[in-house]
Amino acid sequence: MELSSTAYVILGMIRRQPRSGYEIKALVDGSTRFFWAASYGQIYPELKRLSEAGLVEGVDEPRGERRRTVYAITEAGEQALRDWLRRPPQTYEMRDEGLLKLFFAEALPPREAVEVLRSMRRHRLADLEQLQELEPKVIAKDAPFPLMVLRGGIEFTQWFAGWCERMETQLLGPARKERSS
Amino acid sequence: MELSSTAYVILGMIRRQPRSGYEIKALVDGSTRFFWAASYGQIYPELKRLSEAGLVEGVDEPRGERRRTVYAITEAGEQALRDWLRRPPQTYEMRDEGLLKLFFAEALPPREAVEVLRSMRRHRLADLEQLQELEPKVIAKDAPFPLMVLRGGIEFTQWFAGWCERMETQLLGPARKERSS
DNA sequence: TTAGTGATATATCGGAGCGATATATAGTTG
DNA sequence: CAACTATATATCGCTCCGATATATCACTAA
Repeated sequence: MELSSTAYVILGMIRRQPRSGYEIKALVDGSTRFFWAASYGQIYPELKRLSEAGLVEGVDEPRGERRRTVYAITEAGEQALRDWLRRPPQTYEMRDEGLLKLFFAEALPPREAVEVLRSMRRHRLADLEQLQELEPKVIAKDAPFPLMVLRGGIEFTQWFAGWCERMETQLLGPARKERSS
Repeated sequence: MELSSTAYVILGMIRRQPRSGYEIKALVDGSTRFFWAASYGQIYPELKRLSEAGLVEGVDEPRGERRRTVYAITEAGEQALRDWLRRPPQTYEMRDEGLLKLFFAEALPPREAVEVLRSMRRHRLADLEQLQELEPKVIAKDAPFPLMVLRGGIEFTQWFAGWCERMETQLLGPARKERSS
């Protein structure tokens, strides 16, 4: 039976304790979102499929009048999660509109081309702040692998911002060709 | 009029010379694919839209019996491309199944968790080879911005592979907790 | 007290993106 | 000349994502 990676995100997120779809979404948004996002439109249907396949088990736990189903992982689900973890990762994708603009920046006058890099760096630095704010929370959870991934993300973001800065100066340097001081 | 980033990929790719949809796809696959992919299912319909909007102009240039339309950018198209380049980039996304598996690697015995990092590193090194093979071609084209982006990609991939290696040794080190030498 | 705001909870829709495939013709090579 | 690869266009199904709809609940400010 073929499951999407998003299915395994769900299995991984409920491995420690049962959770509702809403909670899973919140967890994803606060952690894996930087390298694997998931929307409600994926999570809720996927929970149903996983339930039918016997990999999770839903229990109604309404809060007051509001219905609510929390899903727990089953033995088969844990097995499926481990099997997936053992298979070599396949998907690696990146979509970066900044790099795309930089790629075509020849169509702009040099001074404006630098602006693309500045925007990219600003974005990375904003991202960096978000990641750094997460760090104490992840440390508190005592989750070594999420912390490793987070610190990797921080290091990468710093590298990226630094690269943008270096490319900015590289562009500004030889730009003296036109209108030298 | 709202255009997708993929529309601007097309405009950028035909800026220097008119090209067919097939040629555009080939160019994308050999360059921007690493940070912005595009399929035939996007390119051909988008070319029609761009043509209706007057940003490109299609001319029939059959080769023998096989029909073929090459598209050239118009003045309006060049303007639209420059306007887009001047707007700050929005989209930045990443999907990395390896990081996702590493995030949940607690569910595996430590020795197998290291395997995730090894797979990731192998993938990055294979990618690195591909990128390095592109470099002489891009140098020959004398395209400074594509070359900058490519070298950035190479540097990033090297950083990523190095990070994987460092994390592997980090995992192997304190693993002596269980069954010490 | 009640109106408003924000969090919890589930569900669905449209659009974009992507891989795969279908259909042809053209050129190349064993 | 048969088989294979490259050129060229088109489409289908699937996943994914953002946005939105619908409720209920908790809290708070007028």
